[in-house]
Amino acid sequence: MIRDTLVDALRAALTGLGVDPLPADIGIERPARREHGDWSSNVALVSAKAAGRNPRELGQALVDALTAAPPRHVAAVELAGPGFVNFRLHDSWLHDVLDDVLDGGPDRYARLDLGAGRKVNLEFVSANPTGPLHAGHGRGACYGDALGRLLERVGYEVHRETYLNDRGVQMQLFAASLAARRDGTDVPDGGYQGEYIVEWAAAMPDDADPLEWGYARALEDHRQTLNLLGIHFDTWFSERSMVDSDAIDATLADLRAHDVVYESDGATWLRSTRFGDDKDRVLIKSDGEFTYLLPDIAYHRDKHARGFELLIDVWGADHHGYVPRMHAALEALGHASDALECIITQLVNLTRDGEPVRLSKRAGDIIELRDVVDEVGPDATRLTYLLQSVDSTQAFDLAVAASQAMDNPVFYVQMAFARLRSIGRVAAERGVERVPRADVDVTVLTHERELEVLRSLSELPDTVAVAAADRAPHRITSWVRELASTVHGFYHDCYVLGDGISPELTQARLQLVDAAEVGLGIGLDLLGVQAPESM
RNA sequence: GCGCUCGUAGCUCAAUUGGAUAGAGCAUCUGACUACGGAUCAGAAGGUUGGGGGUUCGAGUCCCUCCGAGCGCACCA
Repeated sequence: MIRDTLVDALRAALTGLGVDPLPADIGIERPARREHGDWSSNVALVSAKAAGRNPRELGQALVDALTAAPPRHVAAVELAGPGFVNFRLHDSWLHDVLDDVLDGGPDRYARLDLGAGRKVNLEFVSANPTGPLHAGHGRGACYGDALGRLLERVGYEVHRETYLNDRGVQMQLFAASLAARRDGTDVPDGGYQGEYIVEWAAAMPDDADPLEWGYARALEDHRQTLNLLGIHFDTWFSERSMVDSDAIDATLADLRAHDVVYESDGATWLRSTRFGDDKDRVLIKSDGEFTYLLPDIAYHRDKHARGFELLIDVWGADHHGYVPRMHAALEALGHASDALECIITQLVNLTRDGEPVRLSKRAGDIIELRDVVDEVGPDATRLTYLLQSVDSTQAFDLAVAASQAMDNPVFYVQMAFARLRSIGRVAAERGVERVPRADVDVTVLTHERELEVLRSLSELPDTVAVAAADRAPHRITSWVRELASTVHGFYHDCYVLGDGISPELTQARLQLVDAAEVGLGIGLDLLGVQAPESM
């Protein structure tokens, strides 16, 4: 690829200039501004000091060397600013990109092998089975699934998993709340006040065990709602199963064997401060019950035992304080600290026409995720959740997401794909015969609109790599919007069919349409958003 | 009080991880359809990147310090 060509040329030029040692990384990137060329390197700036030379002097020497023997596709090499080496390329490099995209196709273009088949356990959603999924869960759900798609694309083996906290105090309160509503008595202190409890209790048979019936009812909601979004888990992991299998006792014994457990005030403690936590944590309360922590440690210990090298947990903002103790516990068991990654998704401020809606399961007044999906549709739900980094609070307006207007990016993006498909349909209807790709001359693609599409397509592999490494699916969203923009521009200014378009140009543009479909299809698939034939 | 995540155009957000003159969308204003879907396209305007210091060739990005927001700080989960 062009990147390797340019890096190799720079390395050779540096060696020729006697720069030693060479920098570990020869930086090459797309300049933000087109005037700075197609590709740019800061290597002269980075290595000047070590080489004992002036950056601009070293940069000029590189420019001279590269100009004397220009690498493939390079039209000009220029020195700019404090010492950047800028490459201006012939359009032919983008015609190569077109070939790369079509050679690779949806399956292989922008498919990388950064993961080398490492087994990753990706845990997300993990909502308590004490009520329906709410809109806040949607962010973690869509984020987690998209992250899984990204990691798969870059060569990890991804196992999607969710944890069911199906025993303990909250389940008891949930059951008692259902029973109280059924029997017409008061909901217990700390119980669940939500309207859904009333509805569910009304549907509950008189002879049903409220805990088991309620558990099944909540699970059914979770499965159905996630199905609507096209999200599926390989494993629904039950906390109860660990009690049944003695995994919790085994974990406690393991922790004791690592000498990180002690008794105090009648309780059993984990010495998590030894591993960076700010205080020690209770594992078993003085009344003999587990805290939430011990089963969770057992759960993560189980994941490692199942052969996963990397554990990724996606948690809501209200759990961020929990991260240090989980890391501490796994380190106490002898696992590397980087074998667990906890990703915190910040809150979603759900609004409808600007009016805020509180999300509080305990208080009751919740917006169910199911209702969000019903109102705005699965694609708009997913894309809206994936518009921005999970590091910052999200504003999600239902009215905007549901609208079929220009401020809703999902329509803009899907429309671009539908337009590409419609070109193919119309071409077929008009009896345009496709010439085999090998016989099409794509060098006639020189219109700026055409080149923009190709330039955007050329950025997909790097975008995928960065998005995966940063666990940042929103970068894919940004790229998809960018490509869609170039597609609309192309569509507007470059007719594929019609009077005045030569047969040769039609054929070349049909190749471009194919390539844009491939790229847009890959991007949308990574987000879990449909690529529609028509709208 | 301590910790985590943030603070970028009127609004919602980006910014190739330290690169060049901080970019998009929406909203506003001005334009563009006899052809593949105008649900589109082009242009204009909009900024002391919360304030102040520091590090260096170079800072929205890293360090320090204030200010502000959200979320945590249980023998709850």
